[in-house]
Parts: sequence; C-alpha cells; structure tokens
Amino acid sequence: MLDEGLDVGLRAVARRAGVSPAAPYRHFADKEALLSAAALEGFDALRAALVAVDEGAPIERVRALGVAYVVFAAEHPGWFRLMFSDQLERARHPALVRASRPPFSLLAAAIREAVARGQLRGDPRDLTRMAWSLVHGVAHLVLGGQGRGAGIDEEDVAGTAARVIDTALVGATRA
Amino acid sequence: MLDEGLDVGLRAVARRAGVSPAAPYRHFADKEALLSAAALEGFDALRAALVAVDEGAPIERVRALGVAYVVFAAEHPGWFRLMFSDQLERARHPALVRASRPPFSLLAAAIREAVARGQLRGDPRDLTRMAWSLVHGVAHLVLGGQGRGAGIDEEDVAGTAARVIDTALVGATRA
DNA sequence: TTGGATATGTAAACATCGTCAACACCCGGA
DNA sequence: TCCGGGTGTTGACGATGTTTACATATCCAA
Repeated sequence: MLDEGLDVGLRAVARRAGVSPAAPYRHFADKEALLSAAALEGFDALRAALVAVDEGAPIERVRALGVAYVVFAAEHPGWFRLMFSDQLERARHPALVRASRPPFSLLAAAIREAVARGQLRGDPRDLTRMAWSLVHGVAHLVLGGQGRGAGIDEEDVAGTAARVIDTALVGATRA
Repeated sequence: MLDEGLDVGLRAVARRAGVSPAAPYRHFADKEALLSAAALEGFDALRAALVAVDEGAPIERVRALGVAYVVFAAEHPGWFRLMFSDQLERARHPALVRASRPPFSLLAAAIREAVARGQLRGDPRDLTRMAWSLVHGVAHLVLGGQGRGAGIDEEDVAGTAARVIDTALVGATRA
C-alpha cells in the first residue's frame, strides 16, 4: 500500500504513522528490513497486476504481461525502484527473492506455452531471458527519464512498451 | 577514475582526499553536483569502451556494442549505477544528459547502417529503442543479482549478453 | 615590492538521520 | 493478583549534508 521511494526515511515513516522515531524497531530489525517488507508487498502487487492481464492466446499473454510489467513500474515507481534496488542486500532477505519468482514464472509460462503451440519459435529459456531483460530495461529507462532521446515516451508508456516488445518478437513470431 | 557507488558520502570523499568535510564545497555546489561530475566521467568511460569495440561489419558492431555495454556495467557497477541513478535530478544537470547521448548514438548509428546494408530489417528507430532497452535491462539484472533464476549468469557476463542479444536479433537478421 | 583579489582550505555549528538502551504502559492468561 | 510479552516513549550516540565565518596561499597589477 505504501508506494514510496528509496529515500524513505525510517523516521519519516514513524512520523507519518504518528509514533516516535524508535517505534519501528519494535516491528523491524532495521531500516533495510522495513524497506524489504515494503518491497515484498510490491512484488505481490506486481504479481497481481500480471495475473490480471494473463489471459488469451499465449502470444497475446506474452505481450500483455510485458506491457503490464512496464506499466506497473510507471505507476508505482517507488515500489519498483525499491523492489529492484541494489541497496537491499538480497542475501539477507530470502523472502524477497522468493517473492520475485512468481512474476517471472508467469512470463516464463506464457512463453513456454507460446512456443509449444507454435506461436513463437526459439528456445523458451532464451526467449524468457530476453523478454525479461527487455521489459526490465524499458521500465528502468521510463522511470529514469533516460531514453527520452531514444524515443521512449513517458506519456504513452503502454504503447511504447508494446512497440518495443513487438520489435523484439517480430522475428520469433510465426506468421 | 573513481568508480564508486551511490552510497558514497561527501564526507567520505573528503576524508579520502585528506581534506576537511567542508572542502568539497569549494568545488561542487552540493553532494549531487559531485556525484553528477563522477557520473559524467562514467559516461565518457562508457563511450570510450564502446568506441573500442565499434568495428567490423555493421551487424557485428551492433552485437559488440551491446556486449560491451553490459560488460561495462559489470566492471564498473558504481559508475553504472550512478550514471543511471534516479536520485540524480536530470533536469538540474544538463551536462549529464548531454554526455549520455554519444554512447546511444554509437548504437543507433550501427543499427542504422546494418539496416541500410540489409543486414537487419525493420525500422532503425524501433530496433534501436529495442536494443537499448534490452542491454540496459540485462545490465541492471546482472548488477542487481536478480535474474539469477532467469539464467542470467553473472560469471560469464559477455556470453550471457551475447546470447540475449542474439535471441532478440534472430528474427530481424537477414540470413 | 606591495597589495588586493581569487582560490582553496579549516573549524565550529546545525539539523537530520539510523540506531540503541532504559524505562513505561497495557492487557491477557496463570 | 501478578506478571510477562507486546508496544510505545525519551534521550542519547555517532554519522551525515550543509552553512557560516575565518584563515592562508598564490598570483597579477599598480
């Protein structure tokens, strides 16, 4: 529910909750644990957002999942940044890496199925790696405002994402 | 030259330089300006790294540039994170967005040429957007240690990058 | 040669931050 | 009844970014 950024202070959280600065330590080991918990909620929200669009023909599901991924990042920049922040020691929060799996699995499953039904060609694992990197990259560029010169439009995020995805899949798509 | 991370403190920099905590303010407006200057050096280093591999047939240049981009990120994580940090207000540092153009232009030029010579098919702008997003995404996944489950190998960064790029280009490549 | 501007540094202070230790309260079960 | 766990507070510590006032060094012009 709290879609903040990385610059969220522990004290600020306490302030907004109307408690003293030390109160959060009754619930979280430290600031990183607090942020980690928020990131965990983010992964669940992402999963929900992906599930919501995961329907139709496999090839369409791949497209929709990719677009939804980028749209989620644009709509919840704080969460997204937090979820993939390098400042969160992955090793210290196994729940985080666990929570990050379902979203990925949805994409992997859709691609696998698309390949199985002959709607995509190529190695499913390679395709998944590629698609994942692609949407992750678009998301980051949109969030950072970079790629503005590259024609990555921050207004029509969904359209831009769809276009990029199509460009990548055009060769792998069976006519 | 200083390939640090985002967690570089202004005081820490001063300490390492053997000066007082306030000394940096003689050279930079604030911490963000300092980091921005470091990021600027990073963009120049990236440009140099890309130029160094920008030779051969256009289609090979595209591949080499993409791989070099990811390898740069892996070899200079601090710089890379800094260069694309969301915490650096792009608008306040026009030199930064200016410095970020050359690396992109190299890729755009290689793709344009590859299309012109019939080694790639598709709209050059679309292809560039896609390729840029792709390598940017791989770089971030490698740096963050995410995508480990996705088979994004952090040991053989160059090999992984090449594979992802090939997967994306296979359809756009004229046999 | 002298004098003043310019560049660079320092020390001291301020507000803020993450964190911890000691203490206080409330409330449910023996 | 009491007492123990969950939750909160106060106050402090060290660290940070930043500002202000003050010092020094360097170098060019009168």
